[in-house]
Amino acid sequence: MPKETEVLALFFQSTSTPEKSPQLKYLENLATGKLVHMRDGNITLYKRERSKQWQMRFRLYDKKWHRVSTGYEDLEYAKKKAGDIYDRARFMEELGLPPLNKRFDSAAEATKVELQSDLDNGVGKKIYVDYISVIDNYLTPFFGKKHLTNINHQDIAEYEVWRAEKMKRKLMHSTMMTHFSAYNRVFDLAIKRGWLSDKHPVPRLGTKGEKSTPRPAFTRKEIDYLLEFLKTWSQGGKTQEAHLGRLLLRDYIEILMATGMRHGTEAFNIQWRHLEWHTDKSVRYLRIWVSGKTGPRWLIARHEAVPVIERLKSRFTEWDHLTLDQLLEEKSDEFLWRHPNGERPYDFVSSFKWLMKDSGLLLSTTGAKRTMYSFRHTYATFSLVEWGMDIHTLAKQMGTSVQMLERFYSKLTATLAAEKLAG
DNA sequence: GGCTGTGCAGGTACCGATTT
DNA sequence: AAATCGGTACCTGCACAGCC
Repeated sequence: MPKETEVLALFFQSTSTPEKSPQLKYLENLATGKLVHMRDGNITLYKRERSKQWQMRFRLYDKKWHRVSTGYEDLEYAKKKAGDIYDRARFMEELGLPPLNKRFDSAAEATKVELQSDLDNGVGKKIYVDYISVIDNYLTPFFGKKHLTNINHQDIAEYEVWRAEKMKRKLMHSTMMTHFSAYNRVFDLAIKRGWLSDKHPVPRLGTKGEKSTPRPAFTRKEIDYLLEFLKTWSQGGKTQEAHLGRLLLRDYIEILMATGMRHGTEAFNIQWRHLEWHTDKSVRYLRIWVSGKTGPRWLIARHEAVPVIERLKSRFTEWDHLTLDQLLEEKSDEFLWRHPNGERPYDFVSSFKWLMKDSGLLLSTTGAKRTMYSFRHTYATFSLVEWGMDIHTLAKQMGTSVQMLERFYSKLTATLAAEKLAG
């Protein structure tokens, strides 16, 4: 009894026409052995034009077709391999896991979806925005088409070279850490989804970048000069807006120097109700409730802060009938840093830049650029060196750890200790 | 020898800000 | 607005000491 394929071959030899319908073509392929079915039609083996190896497509219970190469040119080997792949895929399907090896871009895309949905639902972190852009700009372009299981140390090394070229400069350590985290998130998600076994070693991205340098502080001489300079500078300004900005900046800087608080969210969002008097051993101190990077805390302002807030108050004519004490009693919701017309400055950065330019204090002796953060460093330095504050009190006041202070100011404390030891 | 607590150093995740 | 950087908090692994 002749085989089915032989009969079909005979049939098509006699009836073939120049134009073949898809069905005819299919039957012809079947007849000529270019197409092979297995497992009740759930597996089809076929060849592609540009490859000698047998390819397979297979259908699972989900009715979806998946495609993969068997890797064999010999049909018998290919059939055996196809059976293995199919069985494994069925097994994975039963466990609720994806049946095939995934490429990096699948995991990257899924990671992005997860990060974005967290952001949309308000549970995401700020850094997720960075992760998404790292995935888009660096990780997917390089690793996208590679299989998750195939990425190795060699790829990592090549990636780092590629990234360095793309960025055209040396990356800072902290930037590399951001990339590192984004990369790990992609692999973590792949493991979580079962696209990669948790036994599979994931090659890690390097993080040995440039060390960050602390912002420069001001010397005592420089700060004295600056505060003096501000008196006249704050009277100027080409436009009314610029003038108001200068007035406010002067107050702002003096408060930063009197408290050591962080420039930015911490200082910027202070309201009048956050100021109050605090009496200790019959001395009255101004204390301020701030909330920022390291959570909320009380800090004590140096006495120099009091005339500053007096001056600030005096610019608001609606408060003329109140004394400072009465104003503080009122617990006003108004922001401290605002103009008499009620508007808040966008930030102090641009007026600060002008101040540095005009005063000539932009660069430190080492050539580093001053920023608003320089006042915080200056405060820390003065506290330790001039004002004899102990490092624990300072840490509490500044909302940082003793460890961190020691890291930056250990030279100062060493000098101090020497002075004390020498009597 | 193995277990457990402690302290330290370095690694990792993230936040807040500046720069472009 | 996007890209990047400076900085902090938390985590992890390891050395060491004291104990069973």
